[in-house]
Amino acid sequence: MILEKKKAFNEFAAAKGLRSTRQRDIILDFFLSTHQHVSVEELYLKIKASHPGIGHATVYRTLKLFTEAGLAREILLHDGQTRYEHALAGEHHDHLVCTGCNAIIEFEDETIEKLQKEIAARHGFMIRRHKLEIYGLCALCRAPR
Amino acid sequence: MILEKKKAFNEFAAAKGLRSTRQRDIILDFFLSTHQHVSVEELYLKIKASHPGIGHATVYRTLKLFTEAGLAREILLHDGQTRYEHALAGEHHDHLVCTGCNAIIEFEDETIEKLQKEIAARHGFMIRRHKLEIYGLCALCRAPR
DNA sequence: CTTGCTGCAAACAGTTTGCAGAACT
DNA sequence: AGTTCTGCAAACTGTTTGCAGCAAG
Repeated sequence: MILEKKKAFNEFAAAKGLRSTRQRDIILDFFLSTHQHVSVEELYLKIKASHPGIGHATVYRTLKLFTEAGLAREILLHDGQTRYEHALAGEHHDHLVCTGCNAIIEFEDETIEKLQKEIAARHGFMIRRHKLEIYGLCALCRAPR
Repeated sequence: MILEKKKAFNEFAAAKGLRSTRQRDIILDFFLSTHQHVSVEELYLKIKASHPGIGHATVYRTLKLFTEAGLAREILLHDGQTRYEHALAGEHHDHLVCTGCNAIIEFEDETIEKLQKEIAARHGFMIRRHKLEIYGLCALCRAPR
């Protein structure tokens, strides 16, 4: 699955005439080995620890590329930072975001997806992507110990 | 309905011991008379036209207050600006966002809301708020004339 | 050797904050 | 009078951009 993504990126790069560089490999490795929903800063710091030379801008630029290539997806929560999550063609999930501890729980619901399609159809709208975020308190944060 | 909101804000202000000021009245009037999904900048400029003295910061601060008071709601789209929409207790709707012309179509779907509650319950999660945004092309943008 | 990519620093955009004076109560 | 609120400008944060040098093809 990590290999799939690397392959996907190589194909994208080839198609776009992009070069293969040390930095892009490193960033891709770190991104893939990372938990979901990394912010750019988090990823940058992680990489910097073992590859001090790396620049802020490169991480930003590269994550944009990954997004274009379809293996990452931008998510905007309410914390002022852009985060990226892993994306795999076709797959999709939504988020329960705990405002207490910032935990992010993923879920999928086929029926909701279907309803969205119906709504879009009703408005003559062509869906490209969508996002559903539910904010609240997770089980742990609800029950103060 | 505009009166309701004004009343709601007055109650909130009273409860919090906030003062009633000219600026807050003005900003509330403009906010209420505005189309949905104003960005702070848009609102600021609109107000500035007839009330040149008004400050950027005041608009920001006041919109935060409205949000706390429950009559506005922050929405984050993918354009780097925080927008505010009107909120009325209990009422909720979601958005179809056209990436072609930036139109925003609102919709409501009870079944989706119900499914969300079920999902949350399944995870022991207490919903506070949620947001569903569907990005794509609206009918007009799909059909290049 | 040509061109794209990187790192740095500076630029930017949106938002927040500190503070002195103005305005409520 | 006491305190909150405002306007301004400066500070901040996250992100983007310009550019000289580096590196991939």
